[in-house]
Amino acid sequence: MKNNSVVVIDFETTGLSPNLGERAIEVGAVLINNNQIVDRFQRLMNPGKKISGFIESYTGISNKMLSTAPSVAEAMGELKDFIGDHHLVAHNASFDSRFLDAEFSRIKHKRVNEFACSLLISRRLYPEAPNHKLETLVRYKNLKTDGVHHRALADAEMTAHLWMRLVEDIKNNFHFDDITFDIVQKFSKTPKSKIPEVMKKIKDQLH
DNA sequence: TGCCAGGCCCTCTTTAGGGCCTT
Repeated sequence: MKNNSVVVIDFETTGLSPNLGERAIEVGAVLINNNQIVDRFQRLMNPGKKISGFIESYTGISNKMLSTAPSVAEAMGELKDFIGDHHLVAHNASFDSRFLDAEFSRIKHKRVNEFACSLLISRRLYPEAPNHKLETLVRYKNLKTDGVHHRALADAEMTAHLWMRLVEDIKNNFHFDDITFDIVQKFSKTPKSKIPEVMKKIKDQLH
């Protein structure tokens, strides 16, 4: 894959919607370059409010752990530096991009990075999978995992391995010599029924 | 007071509804 450095990102949060006042409590991110994970970033962050029992048991992150964690603003500043101007990837990117943008706006920063979504790609590429949860896809494709789920860095790493497989499978299934982030992103936004014709058109334009 | 995510995607669709995915 050309221009292939991407940052895969995953948030743990107090809930589902930043519009309802939910906050980030942990972020994990990995940098992929040349089909390898070459850097990792992980921060817990204090959201300034108690998290629910559901979130404590879902993530394994406790109120005690967060009480001594740095502020969200501090962690997001470091995340901004880690992300740089890389393209971004997340599993259900609409979720992570909402929290990223909401927390960035609190530190007066605006994201310019493009997002690609491994969920949208998986639904197009693996319609036969039992479902398209991250955990299921990792098992379905026999991807590398340390068995930890719902922690930010572990989920970001699993998403990274899924991303690398997705890129490889698009490349092989549609007979590309090489493939770019833009092509994968286009794939993720193309209606299923139009994928063959759109991919053919992209290939024709490359020659 | 009472409400409360949001985007994608399929279908018994488009004057809509409901399941999937993320925490």
